[in-house]
Amino acid sequence: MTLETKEARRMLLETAAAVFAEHGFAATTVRMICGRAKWNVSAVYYHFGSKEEFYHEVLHYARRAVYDKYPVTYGLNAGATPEDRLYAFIRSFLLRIFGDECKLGFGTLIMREMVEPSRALDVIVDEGIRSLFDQLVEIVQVLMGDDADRDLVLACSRNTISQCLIYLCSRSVINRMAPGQTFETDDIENISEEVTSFTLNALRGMAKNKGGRPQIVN
Amino acid sequence: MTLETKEARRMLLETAAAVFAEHGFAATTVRMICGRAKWNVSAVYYHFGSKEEFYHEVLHYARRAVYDKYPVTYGLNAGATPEDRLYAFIRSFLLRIFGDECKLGFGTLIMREMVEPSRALDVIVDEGIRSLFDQLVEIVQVLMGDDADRDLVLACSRNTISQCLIYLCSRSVINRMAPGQTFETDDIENISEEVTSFTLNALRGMAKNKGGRPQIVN
Amino acid sequence: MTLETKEARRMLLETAAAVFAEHGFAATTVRMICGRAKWNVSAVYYHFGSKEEFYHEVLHYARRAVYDKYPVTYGLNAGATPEDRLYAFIRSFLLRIFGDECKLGFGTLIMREMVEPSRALDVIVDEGIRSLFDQLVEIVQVLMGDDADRDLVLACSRNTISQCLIYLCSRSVINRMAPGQTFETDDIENISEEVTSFTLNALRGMAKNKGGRPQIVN
Amino acid sequence: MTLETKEARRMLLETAAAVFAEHGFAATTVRMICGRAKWNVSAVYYHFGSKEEFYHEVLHYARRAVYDKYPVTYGLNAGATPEDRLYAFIRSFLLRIFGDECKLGFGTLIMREMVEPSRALDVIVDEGIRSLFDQLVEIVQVLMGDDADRDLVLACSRNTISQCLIYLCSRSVINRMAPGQTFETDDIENISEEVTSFTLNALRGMAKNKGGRPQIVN
DNA sequence: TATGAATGAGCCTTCATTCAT
DNA sequence: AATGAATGAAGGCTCATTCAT
Repeated sequence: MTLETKEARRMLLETAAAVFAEHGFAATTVRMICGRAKWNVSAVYYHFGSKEEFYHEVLHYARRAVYDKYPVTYGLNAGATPEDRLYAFIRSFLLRIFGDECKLGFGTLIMREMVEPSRALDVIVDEGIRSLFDQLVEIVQVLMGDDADRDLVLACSRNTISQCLIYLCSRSVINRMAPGQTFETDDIENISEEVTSFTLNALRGMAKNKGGRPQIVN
Repeated sequence: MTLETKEARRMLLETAAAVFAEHGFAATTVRMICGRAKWNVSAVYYHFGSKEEFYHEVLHYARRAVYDKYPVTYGLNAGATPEDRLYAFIRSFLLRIFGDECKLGFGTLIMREMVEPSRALDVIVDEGIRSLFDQLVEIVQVLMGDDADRDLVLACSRNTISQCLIYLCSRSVINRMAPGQTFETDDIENISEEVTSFTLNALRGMAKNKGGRPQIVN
Repeated sequence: MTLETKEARRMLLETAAAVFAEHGFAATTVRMICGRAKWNVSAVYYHFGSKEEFYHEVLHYARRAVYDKYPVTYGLNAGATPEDRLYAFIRSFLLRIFGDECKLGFGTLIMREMVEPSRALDVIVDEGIRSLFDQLVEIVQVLMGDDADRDLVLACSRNTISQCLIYLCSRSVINRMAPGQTFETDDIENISEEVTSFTLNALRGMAKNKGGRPQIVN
Repeated sequence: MTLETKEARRMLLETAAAVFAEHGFAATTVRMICGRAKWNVSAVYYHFGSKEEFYHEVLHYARRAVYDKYPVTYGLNAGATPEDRLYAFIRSFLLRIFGDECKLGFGTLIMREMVEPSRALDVIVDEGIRSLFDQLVEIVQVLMGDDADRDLVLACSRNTISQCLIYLCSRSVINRMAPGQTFETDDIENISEEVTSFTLNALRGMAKNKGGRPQIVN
C-alpha cells in the first residue's frame, strides 16, 4: 500500500499525532512513529522531507480534523442569545481540547507548542486562535454592554478562556489533586455550564460597577 | 572550588534551573549546564548521580527559593478581609510564576512538569500545590458563604486559579496576540486587581443564585 | 520522451558527464543528475543497470565526443615537420583537456579516474592513452635521432606530456598561485607554444650530449 | 591508553592519513579509520570535533611529518652550484611525493586536495607550495640568466615541476602503461637525474634563443 | 517502457554515563 | 573530591537500488 493513499496517509498522520502528543517533538523519534505505524522510516522522509516538516504536517492535519469535527458554531442554532453563544463557545472549545474519547490529541500538541513554540505556533495563532479569540471578545462585548471599556472586555475574555485552558495545561495536576474526576462527555457538559455560569456572573458584575479593585474593599 | 560549598552548589543549581527552564529536561544537556556554570560534567554526576536526580534537585531548590521569596501570605497583614486575602493570594501566585525580573524561572519548570510530568510532579503537588489550593478554597468558601455547595466552591476555586495560570501556560500565545504587552511589576499589580475583581463578581453572583446554567437563559 | 532516442540519451549523458566531473563519482548522486537532466531516476537504472555502469557509459561517451572534436591530428596538414607534429600533439592534447569553453569536462573525468581508478581506467589506457603516448614517443624519437636510447626517449616523452598534464591535475593550485591567469583559447595557444619550445630545446640538448646528470656539473 | 598520548595520537593520525589517502575524504568513514586504528568513534569526535576538523588535523600532521623528513634543502651542502640546487630540489620533491616506502602517503592527500579542493588547500598553498615554488623560480632564474624574461622563467619553472608532479597525479596511468616499473629509492634517483638533465637542457636552450615557437620551424 | 514509491544499510554526530587518574 | 577521556547507543538523514504499476 502506498502512502499516497488517503487512507494510509491518514493512518500515519494519526499515529504520528499521538506519538508527538505523548512525547513532544524533541523526544519523539521518527523511528518511534514508523515502528508503531508499520512504515519505513525513509518513506516518511521521502514524503515529508524532514522530521520538522512532517511534524508541521501532522499539526496541520490534526487541527483540520478537530475543527472539522467541532466547528466554532458547534451546537448553535439561529436565534441564539449572547448567553447561548457564550455557552456554545466554551463547550466547543472544551470538546476540541478533549477530542475524541478525551484523549487530548490535538490539545496536547497545542499545549506543547505553547510551552516550546516552534514556527508552527505562529501559523496556529494567525490562522486559528486569533479569530477564535475575536469571536469570544465579540460575545463578551455584547454581554458587558457596548459602553464597556475595550481593554476590560479583552481582559475578561482572557479570563473566560483561561477557565477552559486549565483543563488542557494543568490536566496532570488536576488528575493528581482529584484522582476520581473523569472527563467523559457528561463531565464536559457540566464543566461547560459551570464555567459559563461563573463567567456570566463575573461579566454582569463587572459591567455594573465597571470593575476595578476599589469595589472589593467596600 | 568544591561543589560541597553552599555557594558553589547554589550557583550551579541556579544555572541549571535557568537552562532546564529554557530548554526543558530532554533538550537540556548536562554539558550545556556545566558549560554555562563553569563546572565539570563528571562532578555533577559524582554529586547528583544522574541527570534525572540532578533535575529533581534543581526543581526542589527552585521551589524552595521561590516560596522563600514569595510566601503564600505575601503582602498580607493581620486584619485582612476575605477580599484582601483573595487579592493577596492571586498577587503572590503571579509573583511566584513570574519570578525575579519576570523571567518565568520556577514557573516555567512547573509548566514543563505539567506538560511532561515526571516523578517530581507528585512531590510538587503533594508538598505545595495541594495546600496552596486548599487555602484558596477556604477563602472562596468564606466569600461564597458557608452554605455554598462544596463542589461548587472547588470549581470556583479552580476557575479562579486558572485566570492566573494562563499567564504561565499561554504566555507564548499572549505574546503573539498582543505583542505590545509587557509583564513588569506594575503589570502584575494590574493583572492581580483585574483578576480579583472578575473573580469576586463571579463569586458573589454564584453565591446569590447558586450558579448553574438555568439562570443564564433568564 | 524515451531514453532510447539518440537525442535524449545524448542529453542525459552530457549532463551526467558535467555532474560527475564536478563532484566525482562517489559524491555524485543519481538523483542529482536526473534532477538536472529532468529524467526519472528509475529510468537510468532501467537503461544502464547501476550507477557504476552508467558512469562507465558516461565516460565512454565523453571520450568519444572529445576525440571526435579534437582528433590527434588536429590542425596538422600533410608535409608537417616533426616540430610541427610535436606542436600539434601538445596543442590538441591541451584542447582535449580544456574542452569546450575551457570547462574541463572530459579532462576532469580522466583526472578523477587517475586519482581514484575504477575499471574504466584500464579501458581508457588501453584504448586511448597508450596509442596516444606511442605517437608522442615516435615524434620524440625522430626529434632525438634514431640512435637515441629507447628508455631515454620514453622518459623524455613522459616529461613532455607532463607539462600539459599539470594544467589538468594542478589547476586548482595554479588558480590559487596565479589568480589572474585565464585559460581562454588564446592562452592555450600560448601555452602550447611555450611547452613545445621548452621541450624542443630539452630534446635537442639531450640528443647532443646523451642526457644524464654527469653533464650537469661540467 | 589515552589519545592525548603523543604516541597514540600519532598512530591514529597516521592510520587516518593512510585511509584518507586511500579513499578520499568523502568516501572515508570515521568508522573505517577507527576500526583500523582500534579507537572508538566518539573518541575521535571528542578530540577533533568533526570529521572535517579531524581531516584537517591529519593533513597538517602529514605535511609536517613529510617536511621534517625531507626538508627543501635535503642533500644540499654549502658550495652548491645552481645545477646542484636544481637537482636537490627535484629529488627532495620526489622523495616527499613518494614518501616512506613509496606509499604516496602525503602526496596522495595533496593530490586529492588538488582534484577536490577544500579549505585546506588554501592553507597548503599559502604555507607550503608558494614558497616552494618561489625557491624553484629563483634557481631557474639563475640558470637562465638575470636578463631572462620573468614570465618565461615562471613558465619554465612550472614545466620543471610538472615533470615531477606526473609521478603523483598520473601514477595509476604509469602503472598501467609500464607495469614493470618500480619506484624504489634507486628509481627516484634515476628519475631525479633524468628530469634535471631534461630541464637543464631546456633552460639552456631557452636562455640562448629566448624561447618562443618561431625557432621551431627553422 | 517509464515512474512514483519504498527500502535497508549506513553515515555523521550527539549525549548520558562511566573510567581512570 | 574532581576531571579529562572514553564509550555505546541512538537519532536524523541520505542514497543506491528495487518494487509495483
